[in-house]
Amino acid sequence: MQSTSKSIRDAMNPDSVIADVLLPLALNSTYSYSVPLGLAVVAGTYVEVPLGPRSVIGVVWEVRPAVPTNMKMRDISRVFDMVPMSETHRKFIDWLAAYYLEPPGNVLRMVLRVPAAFEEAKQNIAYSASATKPAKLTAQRQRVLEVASQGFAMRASELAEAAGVGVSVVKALAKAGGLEEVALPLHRNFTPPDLNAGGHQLSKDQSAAAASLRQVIATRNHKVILLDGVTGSGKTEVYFEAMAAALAAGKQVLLLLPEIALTAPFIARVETRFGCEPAQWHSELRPRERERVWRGVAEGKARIVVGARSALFLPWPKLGLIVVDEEHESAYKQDEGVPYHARDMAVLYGAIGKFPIILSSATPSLESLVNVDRELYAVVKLKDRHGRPELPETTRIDMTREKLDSGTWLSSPLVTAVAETLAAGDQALLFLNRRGFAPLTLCRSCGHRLHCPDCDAALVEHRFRRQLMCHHCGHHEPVPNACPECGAEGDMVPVGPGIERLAEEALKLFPEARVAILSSDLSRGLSLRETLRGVEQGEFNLIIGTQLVAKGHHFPQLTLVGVVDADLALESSDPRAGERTWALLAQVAGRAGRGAKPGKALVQTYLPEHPLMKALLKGDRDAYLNTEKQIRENTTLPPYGRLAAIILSGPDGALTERFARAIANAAPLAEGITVLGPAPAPIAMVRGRHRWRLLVKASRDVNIQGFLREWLRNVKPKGALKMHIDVDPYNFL
DNA sequence: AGCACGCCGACT
DNA sequence: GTCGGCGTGCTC
Repeated sequence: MQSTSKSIRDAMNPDSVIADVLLPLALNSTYSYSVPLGLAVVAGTYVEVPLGPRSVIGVVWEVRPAVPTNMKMRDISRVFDMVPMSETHRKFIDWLAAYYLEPPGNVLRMVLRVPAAFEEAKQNIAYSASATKPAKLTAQRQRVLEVASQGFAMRASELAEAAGVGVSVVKALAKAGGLEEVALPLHRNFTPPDLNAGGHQLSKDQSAAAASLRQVIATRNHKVILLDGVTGSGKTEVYFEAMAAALAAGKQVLLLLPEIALTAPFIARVETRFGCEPAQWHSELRPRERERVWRGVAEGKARIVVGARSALFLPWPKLGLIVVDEEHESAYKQDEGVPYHARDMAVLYGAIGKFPIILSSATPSLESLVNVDRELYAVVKLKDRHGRPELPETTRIDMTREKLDSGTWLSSPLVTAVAETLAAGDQALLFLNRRGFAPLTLCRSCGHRLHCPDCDAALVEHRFRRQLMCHHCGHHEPVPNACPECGAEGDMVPVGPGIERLAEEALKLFPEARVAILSSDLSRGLSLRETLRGVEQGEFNLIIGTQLVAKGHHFPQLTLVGVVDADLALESSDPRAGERTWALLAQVAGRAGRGAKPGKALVQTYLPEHPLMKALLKGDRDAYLNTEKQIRENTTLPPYGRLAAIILSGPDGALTERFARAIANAAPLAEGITVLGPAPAPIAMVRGRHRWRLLVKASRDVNIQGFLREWLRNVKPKGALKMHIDVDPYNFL
């Protein structure tokens, strides 16, 4: 037993230490390694360690003196020359893991997902002319030297192209001594921000808001501030001032955005304000750029990062402020892998790192508003800079009284309003939050509905693509001519409208209109970006869009918004449906009249008496949200209670159900906790896996994680069965 | 997450 | 007779 004798020997050495290393694997505890003499290791050091037959990169979680033990222990094999991970960041990982009942190693994996940062830096070699003349000077070599002596060092390939020769000529010339190797910097540098670069003239309102944010930054304490103001109130300029204050204090700042809002125009605003290009972090970055930003953050050189939710996991050494823009956005909730909510985790990070968090939104989440009620969060309100009301003039169209031809969805008041708007030379927007041509296709002969073979969902016809698509998995198939059930030919009919079908109707009604279709999956040949630019510049005057149009884009010439089906999101049984519908409708309606002319919104609804519709007409957000709060409070749903979902899935439905029931039966009794279900999950089958769900409902003062840990400690899904725990699930019914 | 070990079907 | 399928379990 070589290892045993080695540990005893280590233990007898008064200087020998053990490092407990967290590895980026689904492990619940650290692994212990001995630290060879001569290696400097502290908590936070990035190390490479042997693990079975391979070698992995991990982070030292703790360093302790060696004690005699029988435990197998191997040596740390390598120490990376990097800034060690801060204690705050390590605590953040531990707390997040504990909160979501996830192995800490899985959380660490999200930090270490930058392989290039740990590889030998590849030299970036360029060539310039040297003083020495090579022995042989061919015509080709002469041309290379002419180009090279023009000044700039160039890469071999660039040099070869400029001289019109092959790369081999350049390489050979360099070898012969005619060219000098120059090491180019591996990465572009991060320009430090200039805090006075582009300060806007703030309104009186904005100045007051900025001042109160600055005051909070100055305390260097944890505090959450909700920045609550309509589109057009200038929230961005206000939180820029808070960022400037944190930067002035020598800190790094993180500006979180929903992935879709990370657009070039937004980055340009940050650049203008701070006189430097901010580091960007999102899922589409090239590996080189990922490495540059990761290292830049670790070294404290990247001072401003604008990023999507995963930017939270960058190895911050001195983070001093996180701004969460559009804090109500459901895109902050990650559902794959470790299911976390970036807004909530930003707040947690601030609590651990003792720095402030700013949550910004025109339609704050109920959670945040209730935390303001509870005086856990401070609130700073901003009014429209030009004194406009929160929402444009909004009219409801009672669809129960409108007579529509079958296969049409636009009521006559809406058609008239669009026609008037177009005639006046303005832009109109028709909003329908449904992709594709028709959400359902059925057979007129036998009533058969086309559905996905792998999911519990109807297939959506996409006419531009000539495909039926499942919106839950990648499945798609051609539109059949005959019913797959009864074989009747030519009897398949589309039911209900999607955005493509709406466009068809609009083109018939307004043949002269210049129509732009804005949906995440199509924009008729043009790229989405081009279409958006076209809309902004007025090339189009009738815009037909899904919820894409509600997010952040500024359409200055838009004066009319028509919501084709306001009830769509309300029909869901999810208690959050109301809150989400409000945010969506308020944002869409708010697109109208942001330019010089006032705007108006027309809302088609079959539920004209619904409190949401009534509140929308009055533009009275608080009235509506108060009724929502009341409902949540009465049912002890979040934010007045706590929820966790346990999803059991497997290819065999009956087996999965039995497994779910067995787990439910094993639930311990606990005060203040109710276990509901199992019931089929909201989408009962996805990608061929049946899904059953248990819901755990707890009162706010209950440690729901402790309960789950105790209950599920010994549950081990066998075979193809899988268990997922979702603390604070976003869709809760 | 890898990677090895382990026990049942179609092939040089 | 073997090659190889991926289920199960371990890695300091």
